[in-house]
Formats: sequence, C-alpha cells, structure tokens
Amino acid sequence: MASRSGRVTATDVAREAGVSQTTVSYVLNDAPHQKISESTRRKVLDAVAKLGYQPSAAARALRLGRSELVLMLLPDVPVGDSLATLVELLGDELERHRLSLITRRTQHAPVSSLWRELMPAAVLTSLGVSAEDMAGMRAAGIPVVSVEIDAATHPLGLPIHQTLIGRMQVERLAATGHTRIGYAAPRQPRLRDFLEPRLAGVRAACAELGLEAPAVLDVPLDAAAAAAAADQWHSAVPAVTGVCAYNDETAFALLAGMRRVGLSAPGDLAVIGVDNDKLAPFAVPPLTTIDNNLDILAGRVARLIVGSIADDTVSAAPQSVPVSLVVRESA
Amino acid sequence: MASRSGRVTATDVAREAGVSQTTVSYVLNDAPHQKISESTRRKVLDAVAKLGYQPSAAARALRLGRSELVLMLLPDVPVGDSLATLVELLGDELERHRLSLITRRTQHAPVSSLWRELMPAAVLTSLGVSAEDMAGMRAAGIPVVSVEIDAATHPLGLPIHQTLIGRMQVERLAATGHTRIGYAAPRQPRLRDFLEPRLAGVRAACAELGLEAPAVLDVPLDAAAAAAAADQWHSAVPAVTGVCAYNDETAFALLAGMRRVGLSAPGDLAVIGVDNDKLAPFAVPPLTTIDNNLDILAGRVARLIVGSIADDTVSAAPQSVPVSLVVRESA
DNA sequence: CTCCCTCACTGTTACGATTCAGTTAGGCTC
DNA sequence: GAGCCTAACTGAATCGTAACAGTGAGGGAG
Repeated sequence: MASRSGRVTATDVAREAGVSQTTVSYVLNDAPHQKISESTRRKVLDAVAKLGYQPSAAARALRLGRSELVLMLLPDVPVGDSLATLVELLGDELERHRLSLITRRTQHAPVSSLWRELMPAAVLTSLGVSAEDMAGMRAAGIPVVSVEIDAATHPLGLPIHQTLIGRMQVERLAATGHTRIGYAAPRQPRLRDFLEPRLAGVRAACAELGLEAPAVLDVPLDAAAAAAAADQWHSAVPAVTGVCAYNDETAFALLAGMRRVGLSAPGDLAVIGVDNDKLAPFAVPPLTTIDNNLDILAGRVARLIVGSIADDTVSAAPQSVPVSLVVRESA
Repeated sequence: MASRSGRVTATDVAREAGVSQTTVSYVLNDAPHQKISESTRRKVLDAVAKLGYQPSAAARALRLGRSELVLMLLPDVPVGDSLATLVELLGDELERHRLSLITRRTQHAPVSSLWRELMPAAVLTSLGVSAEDMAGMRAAGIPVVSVEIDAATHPLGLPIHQTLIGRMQVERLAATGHTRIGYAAPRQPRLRDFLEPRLAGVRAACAELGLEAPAVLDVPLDAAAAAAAADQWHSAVPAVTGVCAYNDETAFALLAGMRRVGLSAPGDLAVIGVDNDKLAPFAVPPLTTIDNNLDILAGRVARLIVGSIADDTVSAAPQSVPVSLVVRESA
C-alpha cells in the first residue's frame, strides 16, 4: 500500500480512497471554498483511518513556510519551580492546539538563526530580544508574544506586574504592623531584570505608606550567608522586622539562616516570599507568599499565541495577570 | 537578492557566489567524497555571511526524512524539581549538537501520531511506550533511548538504579542504628512505576540486613495527613524510627507533619529523601537525601542520543548512573 | 438548442534542501 | 595525438503537502 518508502503519504490515502491527492488535502484541512460531497469525505477519512495516515510536519512546514513549533526564549537563568511550572503548563496548553513548545536560552545562540531556521508559528519571549530580531520576525510574519516585565516596550505583551508583586509584599507586612522593611535579593546578576521591578514596587509601596526605604541585602542560597543577613537586619537600629524575599527559594534560605542565629518568623522577622512554591506550605513556619497564578498566565499566553497565529492580527490589549496573596504563618 | 519571497535560500547564495546550488549544499555540509576548491569554498561562505543565509529546517527534514528534534516522552506526572532539572540540562546539552528538545506527556496524545508527524532524530522515553510503537520507531530508523526503570526490557537504556536508591536509603538508616524502617509513599497513582522499584530496593535491603519489612504508609503533600502517618509510625510497637521518603517533596511534607505532632528528626524519626532538591539544605532539619546526579545523567543521555543518531548503531552497553548519598541532619 | 453557471473534483507546480548521475576542462600516459 | 583519468563542478530528481488553475458533468435560463 505505502509507496516504496515506509511512510504512508497523502497520495497513498488518495489511491486507497480512489480520489486525487488534492482532494485528500482538502478534506483533511476542511478547506474553505471547496465543496466536497459527504460520500467522498467519508471515503477519504476511512482510508486515513485504515492506513493510519499521519501528515508530515516537515512537508507541511516547508509548504506553508511556517512550522507548528512555538519558540520560547528564556533568560539565561536557572529555572526555578515557577518557571518550570509555566513551561509545563504552557506546553500542555499549546499541545491542545497541535503546537509544540521548544525552549531555548537566549544566551547560547544568536536568536536570529533560531527563528530563521525553525520558522516557528510564534515566538514567546520574556526579555532581551534585540530590536533587529523583533523587526525581522515581524517582517517574516511571526507573531511575537512577550511575557512582560515592562509592558510599555513590547506591543503584544502580557504583563506580569512585577512591581505589583513587590507592592503587595510590603502591604502585607505593613498590615501586620511592620514599619521597617528589608529586601532579600538573590545573588545571581542574571536575575536583575526580574529583581529590579519587584524592588521598585517595594520601594514605591514603602514611600506611599510613609515607611523608611527598604534595607536591601544579598541573601544567597546558603544558610550561613543568609544567617549573616538576618542578623544584620535584626540588629539594625531601628530593627528591620519584616523582609520581602525575592522569591520563595530566597525565603527558604533566609528562614534557614534565621534559625542559625536563633531568630524565628514571624516574631523576630516576618518573611514573605514570591511564587507559592510547591514546598512553601512545608517551610518552618509555613511561608506566606505571593502567588503569580501561572496557571492563569499560561492559559492566557496560550490563547494569545493561538489567536495571533489564526487571526494574524494583534489581539485585544492584554490584561495584566492577577496576583494573589497567600497567607500562611511566616508573615 | 532574495527571490520573490522574503527568505534567503541556498539558490540565492549560489547566485551571489556564482556557483550552482548543488555546490553551496556541498560546501555547507562538508560533503564527503566531493572535491571543492578553496576559492569556491571561500566564495560560498562569503555569500552565506553576506546574505545572512540560514538553512530551512523544514526543507532539510523533508529531504532527509528526519528532523532535528528530540522527542522526550514524559510520564503523566507533575514535574518536580529533579525532572525539570533533567529536562533543562538535557535541552542545553542537545542544543550544543543543534538538536531541539520537545517534551510531551505520554497520556495526552497517542505516541505514534507524535513520532510519525515529527520524524524526530531520536526519542527519549522513560516509561510506558507500547511495544508496537517501539517496533514502529525501530522500523522507521528512529533511535529510542530509554532512561530506565528496568534496564532489562529496553535495549538502548540508561538505567537509573531505582532499586539502588531504595537500597541506599535503608543502608543509611541502618548505619545510624535504625532497625524498624518505614516507607513514605506519595499518593499519586501515576508515580507507581517509579515507586515500585524504589520500594523493592528498600524491601530487599531490609531483608538482607535482617530487618523487618518496611512499614509503608501514604504520605500525601499535605501536612495534616502527613502528621497522621508520622504518628502511626511513632506509636507502632515496635516503633518505626527511620523513614525512607519517596522523594524530597514527600520528605518535606513528612517533616511538616511530624512537627505538628511534636516529633522531630532525626531523634524521634529519621527521614531520608531522594532527589537532592534545591531546597533540601533548608529543610528543618536539613534533609539527608540521595542525589541521583541528573547532571551526569543528562550528559550521558545526550551523548547516547547524539551517538545513536550519528552511528546508527547501538552504542556500548550503557553504564548505570552513579547515585550518591548526601548526608545532612535529618538521618 | 445554446449558453452559462455551479458543483465536485483533478493536474500540476512550488516550497528549499540533499544527492545521484552526469559533464567539462585539463593533465598524464604510451 | 588518441585514450583515459581525475578534479571540480552542475542538472535534475526527490521528499510530502498545499493550493492555484483548470475541467467535465449536469442543470437552469432564454
């Protein structure tokens, strides 16, 4: 049945169904403006089922000039629980639309060679794509969706309000009576692009609430170093009594450091994280944190991508993704 | 310069360099058995650089009958820190060989439609691919690498000795004086395929060391439920004094549960996890665990894949990946 | 009866790369 | 100087799909 090669092609299906290959293509693609009789359609679909025909992604991509891949460009940062979750959810969501998600670190290869080579159906970026690449992709008709830090710079962006996250951290601490706020920053310089807007939010909230500016300290993922930071906050005059951590990992490290120097949360130092890590409920004490609701974000991003592939028009102005406070015991 | 369409093709390069398109292809692929003069080679490469030519992955895939994608089939399980890390490391490693990693949940789509559609350069599987699919892929010349549970059933497998992991957990507990062992199993039924060999290792080690069979209890990711399990172990007669957790997440939940009922590790109940999660050092007390060295595994898997694509022959019998004990304080 | 229109298809080309099977031009041998 | 060989190329077929541009049959209008 199958031609000389092993593969079952649309031509094989056509032969089996007694129609032309063109007709097979029309049936399978529900081609608009083409009248196909019900009997023919049935014959084709039966032949497809019988032969187990599966269209070749490569041939389709060559013909259409675009593949069914979605390229996600990641900042060159170790993925934490939250980013991994986003990638996972997004992959599942896109899969429902027959799209495959490919992730690449921005750093490793020039971005242009990637998209020119893969002809992705869409590109998903969070940061650091050059203006030329943006222009090139636009010229090639590739929709670019950015999960944003700064919604202003990118047209088709889905903002995560990083500043809002920082704001909410401070508001929680202020609401529980803390007036002198600390900020636990991770050491990795690569995270700075995420760190800065969050910290800006913290600063802004402090200013608005009439609090002193936050005392920023590095808290690396190391209990001993974190202990030093905890001690420094605690023994400051006036003492820092509430700390916003960059994320839950940093918060875990800080809590471990505090334990070393005999401090406990929230009594000596209240701690609030970001991400709602899977392990956050098991921290000592259970970690109060900000959930950025990546499941919702993933759904929206997927819809935005699918929409911009189909319509070829920019969808409605993207809404900011909700962010919620998860109160446990650490703050 | 570029033909009517936007894309720069090999034909454009050929025109620019004043040679045939065939020659361009030979130069770019370093075609063996083809003599290309140095001057021609230079002309072609100059034209490539000048035009910014990037070969079309789709066209190449169509011609060669195989793409540059590596398909990783995942069991339908929420990805934890360790699996996410493996995926990340593997992606980076494969990227160095111009391969792109695509992950898919086994459950969602029939596997056959996936590989027939994508024509991947290789398939990476850990579990649950049907015999027909295996045969089909073999027939299509797609190398299948399995990161193994059971090295016996798959020919080109890279075994992670899950049983060895269980064994090492028990050995650690026995070495620190524990004689009555518990096993903290996750609730998700999907994890059973990983759970069973680990538990088998635990059972075997207990038997060999002359200990009673392990007391297996469900420990879901919920502190209250984990507390019940902890209490049950502690109040058994004779009491269970050391628990092997399925993984670090389960261990975190168990430690949280113990805290609720006033038990502490390792005094009342020693706890040992698996995975060496990023947060394991920050557990209370810091979590003793088994590191399955996924970075090493990722490197080996990548090499195995690249090797089997290139040689088309099965590489040397794969060695089992080292597994190591990380001693902290919980056991 | 002729003309035209619609329905339901089919023939053929193009997408961009790889590669088999030639085809020159020049040098060497006898 | 005829014959042969090799180096250094080029022409054309091919992979599987999509879709443009027909094509014949049947029916209705005039």
